Amino acid sequence: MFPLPNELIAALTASEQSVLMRRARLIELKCGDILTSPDSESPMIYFITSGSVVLFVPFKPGYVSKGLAVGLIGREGAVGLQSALGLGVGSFILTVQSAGYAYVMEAHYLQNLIKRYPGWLMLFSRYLWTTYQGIAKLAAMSHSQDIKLRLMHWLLLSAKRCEPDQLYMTHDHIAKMLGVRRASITLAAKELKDEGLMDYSRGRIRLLDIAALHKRTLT
Amino acid sequence: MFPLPNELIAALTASEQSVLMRRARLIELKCGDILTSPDSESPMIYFITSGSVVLFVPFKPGYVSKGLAVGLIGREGAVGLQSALGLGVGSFILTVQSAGYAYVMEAHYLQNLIKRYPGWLMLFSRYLWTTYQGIAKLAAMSHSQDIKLRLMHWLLLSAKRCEPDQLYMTHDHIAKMLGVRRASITLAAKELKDEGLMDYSRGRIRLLDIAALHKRTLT
DNA sequence: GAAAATTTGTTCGATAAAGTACATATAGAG
DNA sequence: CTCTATATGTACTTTATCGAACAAATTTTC
Repeated sequence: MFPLPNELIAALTASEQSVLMRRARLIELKCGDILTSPDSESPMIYFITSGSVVLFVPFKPGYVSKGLAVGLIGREGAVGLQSALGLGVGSFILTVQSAGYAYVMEAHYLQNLIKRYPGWLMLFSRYLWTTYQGIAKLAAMSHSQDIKLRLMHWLLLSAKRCEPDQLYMTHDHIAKMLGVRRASITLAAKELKDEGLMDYSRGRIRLLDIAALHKRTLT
Repeated sequence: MFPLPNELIAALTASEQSVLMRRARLIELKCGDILTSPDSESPMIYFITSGSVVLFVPFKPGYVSKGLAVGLIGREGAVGLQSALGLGVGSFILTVQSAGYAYVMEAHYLQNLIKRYPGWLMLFSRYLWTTYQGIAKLAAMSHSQDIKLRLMHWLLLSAKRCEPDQLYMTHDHIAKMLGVRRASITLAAKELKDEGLMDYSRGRIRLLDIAALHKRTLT
């Protein structure tokens, strides 16, 4: 019906999709964009179709430059769904990690539709729970003292949401996501490069052996 | 209608409550009990009325002794709700931190009721989102290098769910929750004791200045 | 009341990461 | 083709935590 690579939307019936899309706009997500507006009058919901968006928790409220990434959303999901439940964005900052596209609509619109289609709430709640699990896992991971391990994990998370092996992010960006020094990332990345698991240069990363990376992060 | 200190249940109408409670059993939660049964045939849902339950993520799947606590549920909530959405428990281990009571019922029963009362799903989804936020915050906190700060935070979290200033847990237990050495907790706790913020002895903890603790964890 | 179990106090060297700083390399703009 | 901005390489000191061990204190058990 529509060109709809978003997986949540794809789970709806064709007629439901057309209702949902009636008020949706396709927008471009540029790397570094901040989707959050904590006190927005008209909160928005983004169904990601490509690229990825980071759930970032600042260590001090509102303080953007230091914090921890607790989740990464791609075409399998959406951000801002809680505002369709009548809730605020909370303490998250949502930033675009990889450029892409998203269907965006006003939370109010979806909030009303949910009343009409009870099944949607079930769909969204299930999705909420899976990301919930993801956050918990990432939290446990983040507590590991081994930055190299965490780097691998983040690369794999990111890769899953883009071309399978090409990533565009700098050491500095990764460092902010993991809440560590840029120098630590450079160090860990260099080791992975020497081991032949990845290659990189000025913000362009290639994963050379995804299977091996998976294996080592499972430990 | 019932003696129902659980806040989720309290949010339902009296008639809804009586339907829900028809299949609920009041059980005792003993400190250390493990509520999880990952592959259970008949998953259960626990509405906590007193005491507290920890959401614990083991560093290695199934490996109970080392991990990280990512959430703490008390009478404001429930655990196992996701199984009313038809989902598994995932990688969490649910253990009782403070003894108390809970209403427990089979997930199937609630799952069927949700179809009949669509409003419940909204209630539960909202609750899910708030704990979601809590987990994210705890994750960010857990990444801090300052164990003393994390100790204060955990004590406050725990205190909110019990008598306001009396807690029953050993340094060893706290250490497991925060994923650090027991010795580190003893050290941090002693400092807090010296500063007059708390007192403790063999598993009995008293918070002497909750306001000051709050102030210092906000930093 | 003596023995066992549990909880807390304390120490030591090893290690990983923090913070900070500066040098080098590469891409893009003019 | 040079200049400038950005990205990566590397070094050094300081600090907090880890892992492991053992001592001391208090409660429980018999």
